[in-house]
Amino acid sequence: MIPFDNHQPVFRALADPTRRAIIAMLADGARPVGDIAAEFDMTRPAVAKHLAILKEGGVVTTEKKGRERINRLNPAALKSAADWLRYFDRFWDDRLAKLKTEVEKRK
Amino acid sequence: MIPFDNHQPVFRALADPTRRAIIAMLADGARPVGDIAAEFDMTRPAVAKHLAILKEGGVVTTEKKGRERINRLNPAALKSAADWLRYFDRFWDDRLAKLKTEVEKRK
DNA sequence: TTGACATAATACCGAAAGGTTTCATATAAA
DNA sequence: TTTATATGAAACCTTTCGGTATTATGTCAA
Repeated sequence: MIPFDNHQPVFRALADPTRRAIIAMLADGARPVGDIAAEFDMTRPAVAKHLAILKEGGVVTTEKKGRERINRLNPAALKSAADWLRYFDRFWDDRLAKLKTEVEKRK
Repeated sequence: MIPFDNHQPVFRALADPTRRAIIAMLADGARPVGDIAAEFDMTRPAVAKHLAILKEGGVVTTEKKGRERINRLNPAALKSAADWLRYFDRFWDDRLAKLKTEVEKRK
């Protein structure tokens, strides 16, 4: 079974190092945009754009709270990408198993 | 522990749907460039470029065989990306566990 | 109500991505 | 040796990406 690819938004979200850093950052707790931007050598609008892409991938959700927007990590979205990858890990394991069998046969 | 990001080449390789399709294709067996290109609505040089990016990420290796170049999947490279993602799956599980605890306390 | 603050929205820019066409090179086969 | 095949490599084009600066909007606080 070839895994069907509806993962573009997630993998796109993961493709940039700044976005992966934001993901790691939000794992420690939800934060507003300005707060996140303060940790990067980059303007706030730039970070806001990255957050928009993360939202498109479902990796981050935003909750309006007063005049702030709290950005929260949604690890379930990452899980779907991890599942896609795990499929090939299995292949790797299969090959390993085959190799072991080969090696044992030759003994 | 925040996972250190040396994964750019792998995640870049995964960022394009054509490249993910190539990965899935090579899971069924190693193939030369022209053979792969025949399956896509795209010229061979375009596919060759994708393969180059996959090679940069260590996801594909090439073996010269006569006038052909056999492209082979290296699932170990995918494993490193999967590991990065798995870190956040754990977070997800942790949150779930906490939620369960909360819910149980309220009973 | 007025002023400060947190953010959104828009316009713009250079660089990289993804594709094409064309040409060059190496190996196999006649 | 000549010809066909498999690929690599370079030049070029258009769109997207990642960033900036600037302006507009909504909300809290004095």
